Amino acid sequence: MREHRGMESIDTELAARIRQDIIMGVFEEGERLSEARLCDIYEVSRTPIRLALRLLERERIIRRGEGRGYIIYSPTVDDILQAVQVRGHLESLAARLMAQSETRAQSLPHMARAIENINAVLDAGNLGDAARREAQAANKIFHSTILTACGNDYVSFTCEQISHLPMLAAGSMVFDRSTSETQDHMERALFRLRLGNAQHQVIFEAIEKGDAVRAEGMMREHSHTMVDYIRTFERKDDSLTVADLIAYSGAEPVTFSG
Amino acid sequence: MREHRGMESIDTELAARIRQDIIMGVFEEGERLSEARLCDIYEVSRTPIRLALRLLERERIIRRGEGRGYIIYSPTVDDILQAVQVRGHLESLAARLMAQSETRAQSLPHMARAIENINAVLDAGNLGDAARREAQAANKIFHSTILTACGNDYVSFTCEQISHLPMLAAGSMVFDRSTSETQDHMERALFRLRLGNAQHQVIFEAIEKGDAVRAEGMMREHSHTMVDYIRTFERKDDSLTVADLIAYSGAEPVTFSG
DNA sequence: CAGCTTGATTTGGGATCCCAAAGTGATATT
DNA sequence: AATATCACTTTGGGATCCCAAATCAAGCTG
Repeated sequence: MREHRGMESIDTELAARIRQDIIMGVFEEGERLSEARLCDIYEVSRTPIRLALRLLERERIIRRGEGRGYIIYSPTVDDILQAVQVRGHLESLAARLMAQSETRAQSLPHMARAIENINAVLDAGNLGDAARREAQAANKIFHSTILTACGNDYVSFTCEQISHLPMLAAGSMVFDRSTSETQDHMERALFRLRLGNAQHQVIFEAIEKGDAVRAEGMMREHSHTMVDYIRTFERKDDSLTVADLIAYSGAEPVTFSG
Repeated sequence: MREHRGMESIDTELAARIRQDIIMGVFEEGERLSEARLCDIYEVSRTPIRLALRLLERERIIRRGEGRGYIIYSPTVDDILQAVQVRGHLESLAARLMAQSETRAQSLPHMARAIENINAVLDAGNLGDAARREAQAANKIFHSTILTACGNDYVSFTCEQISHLPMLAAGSMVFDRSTSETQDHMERALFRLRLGNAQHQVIFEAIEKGDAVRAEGMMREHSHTMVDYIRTFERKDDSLTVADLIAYSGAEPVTFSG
């Protein structure tokens, strides 16, 4: 599997635009998407729209409705849990492979800088929108660096694919954010961020010294932390912290209107 | 993620037909696929053909050529290695999840029967075409049972997706099979099958008694056996044993003309 | 004869057309 | 008034058309 990115399908771009809009909440949750309407919105004909819809269907972002048309998928907490579980498991493989890779040294600086950036946010102590975005971006860099540096293209490709659904969930949850933005939440978010970055540090050191077993084990623990966190939402009627989910999903840091 | 299979996209069917033909070697390795030609062959218009091609592109079975058109991907040994590595890693997750699942009991009989069937082949002692197919089918059942019984739909879906490339490789290698069909090869194939089924037995028992750690660990070892085996082909100029690869890829047992 | 240019043909992307199936609503019948 | 039936509308799947880009080939020029 040589280089793919950059000469992907053209209509992948359209799919990306639609996906982005879905995630950003342009359409209603569970809304029916008719091809004609999408044609109006994106100002293209039905052919490229249909190509894009098939791709989005494979990503589980949209579903086929009963009769005709697609509807936007409404992921359950369990859906997110499953997706994150798979992604985390693959990341532990990536950590092991990168620790065994001989060319890993050149990617280490990116990881180190990501850890530093998160530490800077932690030192500042408060988690405003800017700081949150900063931490998200750094977290994404940390994880995606491992995914690409592991040398197995299937890992990064699959992880990217599987991140779309958590992104959709994060997008639909962002509007509830303000209601749950209490001091208590902020404290807990900071705690999670601190714990997560400590794990980052251990993973970094393990990969640096080529300790594949420790790298994989620690990444697994890091992933379990996230899975356990999401699992709490199956019981409590709490609102998911979007920042974590988005950061974990490895998506680009996007600006939310809310 | 509720039930998907059964109401998939219609043109997924066309994609499956084309994929099957590609794997079966109907087209030349690295051949250019023009849409018009595919229209003639499958007697449909360009629209569904294009939809199918996009899906196959995502499966890495075909690639976009430099200028126009798609070409059939020629996977390297390293490609196969990577795909099998990811699949194996996900299977170890599946084994763990199934061991933790409360409804696992109802799927255990399928696994037990698969192990028995492979043992029957081993007892017979020779590995003719029929016996090989029998072992393949049983192996597929063993693995796919775990994938579906694990309860995480992403695992099975992703594994299925990622199996297409090894299938393509297996298909293109099937023609070399006769040249490498020596007594020595048969001996080794039998040895691998015996080893593999012993691992199956351990995995089965671990899942049965709910020992998630052991189930995952043994599945991991089972997967590493396969990865190590494939890795030998990077050094030696040997020809891959198709039966193992196909069985491991979890594909339907197909009949080869060769 | 080599290299460049230009015209013809292939080919893929997008738009439009046609049709069948499913949804919708109105009307007629009991 | 309730229900069943039928016409009308919506909508998605497939086929065809158009166009632009790219490939190929022949011819022209240095």
